[in-house]
Amino acid sequence: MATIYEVAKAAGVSLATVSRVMNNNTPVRQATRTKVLAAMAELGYRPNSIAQSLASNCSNSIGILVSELHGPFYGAMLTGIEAEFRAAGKHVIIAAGHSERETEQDGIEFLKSRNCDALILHVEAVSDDYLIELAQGDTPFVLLNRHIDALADRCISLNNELGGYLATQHLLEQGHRQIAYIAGPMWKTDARERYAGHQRALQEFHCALNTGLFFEGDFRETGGSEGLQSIIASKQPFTAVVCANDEMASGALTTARELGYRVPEDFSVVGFDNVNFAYYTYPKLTTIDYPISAMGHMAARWVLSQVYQQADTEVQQVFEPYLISRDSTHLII
Amino acid sequence: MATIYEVAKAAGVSLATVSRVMNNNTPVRQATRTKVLAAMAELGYRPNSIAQSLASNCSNSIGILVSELHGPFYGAMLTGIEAEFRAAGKHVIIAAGHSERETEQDGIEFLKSRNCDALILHVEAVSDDYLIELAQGDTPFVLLNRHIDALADRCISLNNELGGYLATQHLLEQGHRQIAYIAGPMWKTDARERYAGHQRALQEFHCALNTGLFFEGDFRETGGSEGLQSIIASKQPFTAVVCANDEMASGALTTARELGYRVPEDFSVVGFDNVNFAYYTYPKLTTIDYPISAMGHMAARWVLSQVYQQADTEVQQVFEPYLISRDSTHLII
DNA sequence: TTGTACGCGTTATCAT
DNA sequence: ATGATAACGCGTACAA
Repeated sequence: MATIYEVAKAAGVSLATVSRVMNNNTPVRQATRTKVLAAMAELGYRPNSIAQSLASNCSNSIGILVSELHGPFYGAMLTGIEAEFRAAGKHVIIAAGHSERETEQDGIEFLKSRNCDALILHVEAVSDDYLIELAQGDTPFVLLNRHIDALADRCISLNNELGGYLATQHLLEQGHRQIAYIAGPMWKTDARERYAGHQRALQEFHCALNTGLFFEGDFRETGGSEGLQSIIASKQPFTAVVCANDEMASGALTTARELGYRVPEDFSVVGFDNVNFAYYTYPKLTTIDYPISAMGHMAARWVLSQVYQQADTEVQQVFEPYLISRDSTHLII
Repeated sequence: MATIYEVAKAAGVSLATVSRVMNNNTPVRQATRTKVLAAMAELGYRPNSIAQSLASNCSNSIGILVSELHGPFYGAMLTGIEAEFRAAGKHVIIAAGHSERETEQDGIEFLKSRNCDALILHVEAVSDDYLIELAQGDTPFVLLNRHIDALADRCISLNNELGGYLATQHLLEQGHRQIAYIAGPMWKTDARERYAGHQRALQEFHCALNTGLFFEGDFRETGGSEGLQSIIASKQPFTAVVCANDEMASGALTTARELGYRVPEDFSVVGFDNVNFAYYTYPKLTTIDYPISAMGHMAARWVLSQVYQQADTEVQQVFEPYLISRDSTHLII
């Protein structure tokens, strides 16, 4: 690969001049610029961005850490982020944290060691204190889907409690009073918040919480299947099931059918996230919209404005979810 | 951030020695090693991997280019790749090509300029010639889901033609003779190959191809919906629909239901890929298994063995798909 | 407007 | 076993 030095020699100028036409920050005579450009083209020169990073201490790349690379949720998030940065000429380095503390920390260290100019983190297992300490360092970062008071200005999050509230409120307004709940892993903040919203709605309607109708799932289809089976096995009557995300709702729908139940005639089901496939389940899933793609865009804009002084856009930090009513929920007679 | 130089000073040794204990490739006296390690710990030293890359011309990072970051297909692929590399201590830089020639080429250039030791490419829009030329360069790469004769040894692909054949053969064996086909974008190789397999099965069963029952979709849910509507509008009788992937099959199932058709009683539907949600559609989707995660693993192993001389595993280059029969297809009476 | 020279944080090749 | 010292490819004062 040709270096800047060879280009300089071919163009009959110095290294510095070549560097200048590349970054065009310093005036260069038109004639010289043309010569250099020609030499670059001829040699098929491509700047070595590693060397650029080392010299300039700016890599034009942003590190992203998510829990998983697959799944409808993270996929939409990554796409939102990548689209925004590509348009700005920045690039993206991605690592997976797998919801494990050590893996998440490793990932962050790796991203920092790659000279990322900023980090976008969707971390679940790492402690608040760790992140507060991380904020002392000199790599700026935003937190996605997590709220920490001490770091409020770098958090972009959804009001999960409200979402949980809306889901259950919808059922209560439809006349349901015996409502089962399939939660996410309760060590995860968003799982707890969504459940808290569920409880608030129940209280507001003076409806007692039946802990026999509670199941802690894993945010995956299998969790929804197991949850529904467990709830049915408990013999407690229920007319609706709230699932803490759409994957579990999908699993619950499938298992309900296998067991001979009809949704929503026998019981209603509501999900959370409004991922792509929620429109294609049978019946179409009533769910809570999580504007994850928009939030990815927003995180990227935060970086663009705070770190690169680009982007004039206002950064919205807390997003409000809303209910999408489809066919899996039903008025109770 | 502490540098190797400060560590050296703190430990009372030279740079070179510090470097040696880090890479432990040259013998270092135990006492010295301990001193250096202590100094590193005390200063919270983290090597700057950008500088390491520049000096060693090896970044321990692999560039991945996929068409999209979302969707069940790419997600599974990325996860397979990332898992393999993480276990080997390598890291991954990901870019999206969006199935557009220019974006794909940009992505490749970016990845090369980041000093990636190797590339894993899932490219659809760039030409064979471009890739053959790229192979002259000094960044090794594997091609995923693409076969080019001149680059056969760096291709890891699925026998798409066979998959297309199996899908249609299954229907023919069930007695279907009027079979509609919703294809992917026909400029994509895998879409064409799958369709070719469909045609071969038809021929083998002496069943005429009815081009009125053909629709070119977009590999997304909407394509399946539009395809089914178009086929129904054509007024041609049919008893089965082959969809070139599961997303389109899912769209077709939903639209069928909306229009009052029952699957598989009124007509059968078969998909392709066996993505995660194919088990959770209603009815459960008969489909062709695409071992995409395994192929991601394999691509990673190719890199590990060819580029890093690690991994003793045999590299399997062509994968064979097989049929997974579920509830969306039906014997014809 | 252009060139010189130094620095970025490592690795690697020599000596010692 | 360890220590100087030259790369690696580029950015950038500073000087001209």
